[in-house]
Amino acid sequence: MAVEKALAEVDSAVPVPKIAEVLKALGIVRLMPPQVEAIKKGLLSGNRNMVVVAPTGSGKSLVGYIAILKSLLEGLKGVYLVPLKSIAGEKLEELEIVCREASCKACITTGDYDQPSEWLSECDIIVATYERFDSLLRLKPGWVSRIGTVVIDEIHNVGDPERGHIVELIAARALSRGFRLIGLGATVGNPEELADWLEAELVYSTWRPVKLIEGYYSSRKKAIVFDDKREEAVSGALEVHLLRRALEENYQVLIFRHSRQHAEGLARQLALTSTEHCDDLAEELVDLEIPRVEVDSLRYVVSKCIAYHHAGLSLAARKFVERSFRERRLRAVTATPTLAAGVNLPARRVAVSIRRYEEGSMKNLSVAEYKQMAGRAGRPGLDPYGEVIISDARNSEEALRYIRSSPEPVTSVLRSERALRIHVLSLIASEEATDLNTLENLLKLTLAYRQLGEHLDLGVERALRLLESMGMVLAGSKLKPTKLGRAVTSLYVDPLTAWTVLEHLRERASRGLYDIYYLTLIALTPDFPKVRLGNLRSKELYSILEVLGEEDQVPMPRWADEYDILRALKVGLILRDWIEEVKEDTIVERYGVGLGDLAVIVDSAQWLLYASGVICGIEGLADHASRLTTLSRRVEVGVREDALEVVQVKWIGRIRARKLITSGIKTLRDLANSSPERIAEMCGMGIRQAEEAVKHAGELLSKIS
DNA sequence: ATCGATAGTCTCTAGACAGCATGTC
DNA sequence: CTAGAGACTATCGAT
Repeated sequence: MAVEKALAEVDSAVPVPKIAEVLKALGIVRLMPPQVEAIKKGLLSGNRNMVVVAPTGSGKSLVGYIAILKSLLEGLKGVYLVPLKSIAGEKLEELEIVCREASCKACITTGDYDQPSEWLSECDIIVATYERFDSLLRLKPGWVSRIGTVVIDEIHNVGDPERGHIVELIAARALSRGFRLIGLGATVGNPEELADWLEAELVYSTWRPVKLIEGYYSSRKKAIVFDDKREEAVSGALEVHLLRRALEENYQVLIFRHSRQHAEGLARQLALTSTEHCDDLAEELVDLEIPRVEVDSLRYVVSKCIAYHHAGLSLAARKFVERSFRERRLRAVTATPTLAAGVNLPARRVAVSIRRYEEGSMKNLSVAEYKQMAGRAGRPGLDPYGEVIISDARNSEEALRYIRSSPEPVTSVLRSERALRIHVLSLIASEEATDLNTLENLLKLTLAYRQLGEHLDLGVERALRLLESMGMVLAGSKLKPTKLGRAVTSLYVDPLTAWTVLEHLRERASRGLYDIYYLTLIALTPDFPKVRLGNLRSKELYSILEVLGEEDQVPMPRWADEYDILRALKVGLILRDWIEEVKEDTIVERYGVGLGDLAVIVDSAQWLLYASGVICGIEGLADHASRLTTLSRRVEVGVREDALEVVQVKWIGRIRARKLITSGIKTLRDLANSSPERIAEMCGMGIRQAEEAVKHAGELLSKIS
């Protein structure tokens, strides 16, 4: 089954001259084996769906691009779906290059770009995250009917416990609407089942552009044992050895750890032994807009050409590490799995730890997770081969199990209560399912139905009853959404989120409630990301909770366990500090969260406060609605209420807004009537910016009146 | 009484999508 | 069921 053929010339392999021309203009002379096989199996000659399962770097994306080009020739749009916003950015760049040759227009849409959905009507190719496209399908913009091909990249994500169900429903809708589906994925245990589900031709390949040599560290032998029988003696700690070899032989290493603390600790340890110097790189760190707290701790390791990378870091710091590594200035990076899932960042050597703490004890990684990280080894076209080293295998059998066996089969996660209530509501609200029959027919196209059969019906029925009791669906002979149901769907929140908010606010007057009540409430919602209690001692939090809970200043639903409430309270306190204009550094220190975490908390809170405001508005809770909307705006920028006006102005953020207000500039009018020189001095910014700010304040002012 | 080194004990653990209306510091 | 680093604490001894 494996493809092991020579690379094929574009001209002979691509039967559509126009597409062959585009590929050649892109500088592609030869096609890789999975691409050749995809074409042989009808990528360009038919319209059958296709699933391509192959290792990273084997050219899967191009198979997707080719399918999209074919749709464009037929006058239809192409959609390219990815799991992460960062990957979406990467794909857009590639597709823009394709479009330069094929004269088409490529667009990106994710949560933080955003244009009205009709704007996408002019685009030939749309790159989006799964969730974004799911959201668009619910809104049913007119251009949906002009979609020809939907490419689902990283389709093995259907098995992801958190987000897999989104992929599943997108696929089911594509099947029902007759879009051509192209699924691209890493090796999984059940490729045939995936292909069957998607009524697709299967292209299965083990071909890689760079040879991958897998191995493990044996502490008994004090050596790395490679799959090709080679052994490499290790003196001292494995990681130190890896760094030394990398420096000697002039390549880069990537070391995966499963906690941020371990990644950072290891980086510091390596920095102590590193003989390289990157002082100029460490200096650049200061110039970039990387927060001071991070610069303080990154500076030393970076000066030794080492860095760490995890999601607790600010976006700026992460980008810095990624860029420096790609430019080969850093010699070693220690990272948590973010780096394996995110943007393409390969290294000659990769070390992987196969154990992590999960739900109370140490667990072994799945083979799929290991392979994901292993896939980062070897830079196509640059390295002769890549090497992966399992760093903490107990014995050779355990290591070989990871090296030899193929990844686990993917299984549907749609049966979960949460997934079912979300999708049952969204199908009804978008009027894709108007009665039980059409609903069931749609769900029959899911992987869940394939794997569970009739068992799924039970869950669906339960979801329907729940939605009915929450007042989101009218379930008679026809299934109809209520106004609330429609709003919940278009706001893209879990029905339970809306219900939780309403349940707490319906009976309470907004007058007696403190901000902390709302802020904690949205953190209790299933849509809010889980925050760790971290170094904030539970005891400490608990005593705060006792005081606040007593006075009904904090929601304490009976269904939530104490741990959840404490977590929500922590979020509430962080957010309150944030909107009381406490400095970021202080918050980071006080609550033991990273800047990246703070950004996630702020972003999620802002979204959910907004959504809650809209929902309260619909349910006639006007007072709550206006409080929530105000809070959403305050959380977005992190200011007290009196600063909301001036903070709208360009170049004025939370810090400068406060400076202005304490100096008596309290409104847009005050600002518009001030001299730029004075503003510049007050805020400590350049005269240029101050001029623009004053001008902008004037513009905003005239817009209001 | 105070400080400090040392050894034993306790604590803690990855990631990241979504709405809306406009232009970051 | 499986780990390991760093913070924290108890203990003891030197000044």
